Amino acid sequence: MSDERLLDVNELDELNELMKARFNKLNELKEKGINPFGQKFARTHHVQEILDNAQAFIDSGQEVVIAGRLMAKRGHGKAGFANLQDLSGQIQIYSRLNDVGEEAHDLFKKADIGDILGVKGTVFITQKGEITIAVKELTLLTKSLRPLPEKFHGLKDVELRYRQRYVDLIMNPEVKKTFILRSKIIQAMREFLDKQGFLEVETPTLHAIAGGAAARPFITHHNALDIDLYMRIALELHLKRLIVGGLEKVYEIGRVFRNEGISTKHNPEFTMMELYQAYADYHDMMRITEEMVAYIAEKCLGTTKVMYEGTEIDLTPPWTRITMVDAVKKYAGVDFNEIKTDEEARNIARKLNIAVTDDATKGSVLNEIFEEIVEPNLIQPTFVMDYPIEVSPLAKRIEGNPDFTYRFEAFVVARELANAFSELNDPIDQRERFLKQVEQREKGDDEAHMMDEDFVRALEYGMPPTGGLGIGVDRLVMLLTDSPSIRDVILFPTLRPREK
RNA sequence: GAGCCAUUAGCUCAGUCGGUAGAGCACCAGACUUUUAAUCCGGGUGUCCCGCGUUCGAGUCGCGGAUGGCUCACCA
Repeated sequence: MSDERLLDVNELDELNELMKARFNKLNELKEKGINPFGQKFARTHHVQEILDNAQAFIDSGQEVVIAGRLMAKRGHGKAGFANLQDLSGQIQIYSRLNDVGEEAHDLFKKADIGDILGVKGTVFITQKGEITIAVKELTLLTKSLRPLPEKFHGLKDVELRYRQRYVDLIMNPEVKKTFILRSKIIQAMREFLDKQGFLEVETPTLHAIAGGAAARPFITHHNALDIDLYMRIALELHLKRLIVGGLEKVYEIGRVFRNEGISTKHNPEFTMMELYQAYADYHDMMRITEEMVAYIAEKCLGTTKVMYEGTEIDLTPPWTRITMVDAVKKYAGVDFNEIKTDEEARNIARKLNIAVTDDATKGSVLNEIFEEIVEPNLIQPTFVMDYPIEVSPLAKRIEGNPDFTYRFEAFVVARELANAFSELNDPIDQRERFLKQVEQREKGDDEAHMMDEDFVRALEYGMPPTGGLGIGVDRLVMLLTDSPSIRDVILFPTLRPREK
């Protein structure tokens, strides 16, 4: 497929001088019969293996073959040093005319920063003490036509870092580290769940009814069926159908989509882990949450004490457990056990300078006060239990206290990390709650749930008592990689497209 | 959606009071056979984000717009 034509550099008016120079070199290479976009290359080692075992390589005089991107070059006429970077790290190479011959040394001298090279050679240590590969053979594997950012400062421009993540990954080792860690975190999560006997499943991303969360969905269209479909906003309702079907312990790690604002904590598409366990309740979900997070931290970081933005967070189980009513009593000084009417609740909220609507109920006011006053205090991992029914349309009511549900959210550094409950399995109650949501929807709340008749039907066949849990994977990764923005843990965060 | 801030060479950044654009890296030419932000010597490569306005004159001042960042709102 290689194109042997030479490019006329004069036709490349729109290119800057740096790129013109590289196109010229590309032409020179083609004229010499060197393919600037080479073939498969058999490596014997990664850079880090050589760095870790340098003395053994030196003693044995063993030849090594590595490949990577040229990141820096220091020429000395008839010799020269360069740094080559592969996935594992960077190593210095040394090309000496007498050792490699004129042709290879010429290739070395003409090589640009950014070119991808294959190197065969032996390991030695320079006078300055740096582990180095003495080049015996040099192969150009890929000519780079665009100049890389400056070697010392790297790529700083945040917008360019997100738009051209490939450059970010080349230039900023900590970015590479973060995304490798992200992969390990998800791997550890799977490992934990698989060990516990959970079955990993895949459910549809295209939904006829977007349910399982309060969020505005994206709408798309299927041409052959000529119907609009929603991109899923949660995994919940399909996974619970599988519990009805008898799969007992299921989980899914998958992308969900919410058509809402973008911030340091929100990306329109993000990754959720949801699991459901038959015959379990929300206490079991708390144990799974704290044990899973601790397992992942231990596995990926070697500790359950992590630093986040300068604060040490201790993820060691058990985590603090407190009911929402007790938390509000503790931090806001208001005892909702003593409050009898909605009006009384609204007046207290207003006294605390929290805006509530005239039809706000006691439960929704409690939730407002919690979010405003309590949440910012929840730095160390905390389970907040027993949410009001108004804000929990899919959770089971507490026996003997029907205004509240067996639901908790886990908070770490004042952010919601997990949301879980003993699942509502009463189809009659579920239908009523959907109807209440539909009412809200008709009043203009386009984040309220839609009626999902098929889900109610599934419950009518009978769903065992079930515990369910959802964890925002991106937020977990932020916590464990000390990343201040969700964009730092998403390879290609959503940005407005640019003209150029 | 609102407020604040940013946008100058490929990259990282200076740019004074409004006087016609600069550094380092990178790049081009030369020297250099153990350097490492290599060094020495010569060379500045530009739609100052875009548009309109003020002005004799705008990178700089004003207005409008674009993109991004942060904060807030929204997001149970």
